[in-house]
Amino acid sequence: METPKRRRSATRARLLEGALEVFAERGFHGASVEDICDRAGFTRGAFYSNFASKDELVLALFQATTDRLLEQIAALLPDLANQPGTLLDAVLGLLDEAAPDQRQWHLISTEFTLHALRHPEAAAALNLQRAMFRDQLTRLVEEITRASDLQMSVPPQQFVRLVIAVHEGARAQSLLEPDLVPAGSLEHTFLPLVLDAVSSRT
Amino acid sequence: METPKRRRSATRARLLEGALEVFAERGFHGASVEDICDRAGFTRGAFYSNFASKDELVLALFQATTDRLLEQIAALLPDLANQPGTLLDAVLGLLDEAAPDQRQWHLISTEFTLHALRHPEAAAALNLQRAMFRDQLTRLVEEITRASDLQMSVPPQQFVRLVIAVHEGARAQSLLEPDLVPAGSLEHTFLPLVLDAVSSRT
DNA sequence: TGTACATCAGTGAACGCGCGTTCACTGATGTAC
DNA sequence: TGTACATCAGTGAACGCGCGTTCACTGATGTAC
Repeated sequence: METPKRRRSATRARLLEGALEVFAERGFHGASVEDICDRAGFTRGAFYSNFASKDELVLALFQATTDRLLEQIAALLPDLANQPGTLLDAVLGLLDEAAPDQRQWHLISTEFTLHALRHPEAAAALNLQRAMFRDQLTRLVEEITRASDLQMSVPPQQFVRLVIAVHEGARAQSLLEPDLVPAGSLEHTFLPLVLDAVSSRT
Repeated sequence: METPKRRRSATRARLLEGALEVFAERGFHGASVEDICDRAGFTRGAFYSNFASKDELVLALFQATTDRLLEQIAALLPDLANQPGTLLDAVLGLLDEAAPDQRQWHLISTEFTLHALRHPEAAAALNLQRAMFRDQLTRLVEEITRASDLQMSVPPQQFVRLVIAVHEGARAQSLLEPDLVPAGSLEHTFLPLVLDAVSSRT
């Protein structure tokens, strides 16, 4: 059943996939439309038959990547919430598993963050995505604390913000010096201490 | 005494200054050589009389900015180490005061970090700079812990890495949502807990 | 002190390449009879 | 089932602009006599 509409959306998907790879390799500005089309196996004409401009592609790519990330989180949530193990294992596991390729995701999301810091419309979209992401993490934290009769002395949202900050900051260090900072090492060394300090059994 | 050499280095300095501003506004790729020259009040010819290429400028800019940052730290160190106040006040104060314009510094250093993640030579230079930066912070931590008879259960370098990770991760959040995350709030909420957990009086 | 010459920092016009975007087209697929 | 026509996703050549880089030059400053 290769209806034209299906083919068309398949083309869009392949272009987005190619864009993701090429952007990760060379950055938004470093990647040419031709690079992306080559990667996807199309000509530039096909590109402009599917996207109005390179800018529109960037937005579409961000949306698509974000949607997939949120889907993946939603799929992981129930498992993690019910599995045995500590709160932090669940939260950190989610952060790792939601984005399988840490390097690629770091490059893309960091570059989009820089873009957002210069363009308010982009910032609005990014903040919305990050808020949904945080909400999911917060929900996970709340479920697990409730299930294990824990009480936290700071708002869960605040704690989630910290975990994200540490995770993103540590990820940059791990990617720059993989040998000196194994992925996850900073999180696993220090976050248990924080959790311990802010939580108490009821 | 306007000797030619002085004039020349003044021209270089003004071009670097202009580049810093324009890069912060539009990013490395988004900023044209002409933008930079306009900002500095020169023509493009002057630019190529002082720099071999745009790439060389980026490196020179990074070096100059790094040098200034390290100088500023060196100047602050003695004061902070001797002033009354907690260890964390000193460390966080250093991070804030070393780079007066947090937004500009964040944009520049983050973009250079992305660049480094794609180009090993740039990564080497960046890692060297970051190592010197961490060493200064570590020295500060060691001096203060010694002066106040504190003992830490983790290596000071590791603790410094955490502080930097939190600081950089939190800074991104503060710049994206200044109202929701006041600058320094995450650091000041959580880092004291960590310090408390890893240190003990002797 | 004044003149002739040398140096060279900075000018600004010109070059040319890469890249985003356009557009007339083709040929495969779907529809009408 | 076969034929004629319509649609339209994707092609690929062409356009033109922006930008990095070059280069012949100018005029201010420094040096020699």
